[in-house]
Amino acid sequence: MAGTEKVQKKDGYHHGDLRAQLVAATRELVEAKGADHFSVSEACRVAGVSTAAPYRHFKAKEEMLVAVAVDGMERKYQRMVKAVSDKPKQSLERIHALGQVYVAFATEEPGVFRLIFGQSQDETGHEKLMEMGLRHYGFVESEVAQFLGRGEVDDDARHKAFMLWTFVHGLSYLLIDMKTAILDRDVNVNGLLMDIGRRVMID
Amino acid sequence: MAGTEKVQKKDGYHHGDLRAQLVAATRELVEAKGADHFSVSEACRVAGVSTAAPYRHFKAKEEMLVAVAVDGMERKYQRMVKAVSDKPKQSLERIHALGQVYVAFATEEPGVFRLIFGQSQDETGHEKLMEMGLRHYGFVESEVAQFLGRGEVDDDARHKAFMLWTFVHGLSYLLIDMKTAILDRDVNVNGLLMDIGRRVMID
DNA sequence: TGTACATCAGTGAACGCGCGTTCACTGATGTAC
DNA sequence: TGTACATCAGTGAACGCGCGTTCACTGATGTAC
Repeated sequence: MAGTEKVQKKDGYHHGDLRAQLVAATRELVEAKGADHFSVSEACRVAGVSTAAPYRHFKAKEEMLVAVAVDGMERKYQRMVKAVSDKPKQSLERIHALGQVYVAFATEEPGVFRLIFGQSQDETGHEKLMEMGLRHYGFVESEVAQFLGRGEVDDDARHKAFMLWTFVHGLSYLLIDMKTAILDRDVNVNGLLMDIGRRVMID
Repeated sequence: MAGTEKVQKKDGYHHGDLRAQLVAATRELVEAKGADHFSVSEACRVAGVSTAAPYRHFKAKEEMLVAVAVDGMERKYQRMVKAVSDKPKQSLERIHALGQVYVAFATEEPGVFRLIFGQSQDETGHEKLMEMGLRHYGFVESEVAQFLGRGEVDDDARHKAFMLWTFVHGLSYLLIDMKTAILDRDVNVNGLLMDIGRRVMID
């Protein structure tokens, strides 16, 4: 922190921000071949560093993946909060915007999306991930309750929030799983989100 | 086929049905650790056979997984057809039953479910899988059209079928991904299916 | 029914590979005086 | 400002492992006569 030209220095020892570079490399590889085919060695190759280097920054491989998952969730959450911020209270627009962000994130970063929601083979770092998931979901629930004009999240709000979540989750997976397959005609994502939002939110 | 006591013979050379046994072992392992952590060697251990044996029956590892996926899809399809068979025509019951089978299959065989829908890293055997997927989806579309009293599958039927598919797909993934997490209260699957069926099918 | 032989479906050893992780090390950096 | 030294963040070689696949082989089976 004493020197000034430390940023961007990446040659030789001490390139200043290897951790961030490794996380970036990990994310890149998770996108390219999926979390299950990610290898520490390859991340090192991408970052241009020896295979032992990551172990200064991460206890084990799993921790690198967790870092990418946590980072992804955080960005997703921020996008949801932001998407809603300029929409009028109690409007379907807000609900719609949340769905848009959900699906957009999945299609833009399918690897990270799958990493976040996919089967958890290890337990490490799960408290943090779960806590973030709860925050995520709680946010949607309270948005739904607000739309319904309830003071707090009641059973009906929970029910509706869960239906919405289920729908956007399914749409996300279909879009990234099927690529262009089964659906030769392409999907009108916004139209679907509008329609389902109306059907679920209005009794 | 000449001998009579050939079935169940599994010791020594020629145990008669190694292919089926290997497929069973593959399915078992796919359930236990996920398709991405499946290994030929382990399947051989499970089947009690040398690691070279599978190559009499499958060209490569990928083919073993494809066999399990194809078999899974076939069973799923048969279950859907059967579930609908004794329900009155043009009833929501039929739609409901389809959703039930979809979700039940996912929760009973999450490994195979993920294998079927998950990212396709190889192309081999994809024609068959895709053809089966289309048959699957076409069946749902025609059920929806029938419910709506249409002679053939029109745009509205397609739209509604896709919403239903999306919903059950999302519900399936949520149930198998979250295990018990995020949702401490447990999910009333049937209630959800009924509710969403009504909301989607009735304008 | 008995024998000779082709074919089939396994064996087990070996291969080369990439992996996750550890180790003793070393060069660069920051700090105390 | 200069020097001695502790600490930090890398290196590169090595480890043991399990993997997918191939190979020459061999024992069991089915068939022709």
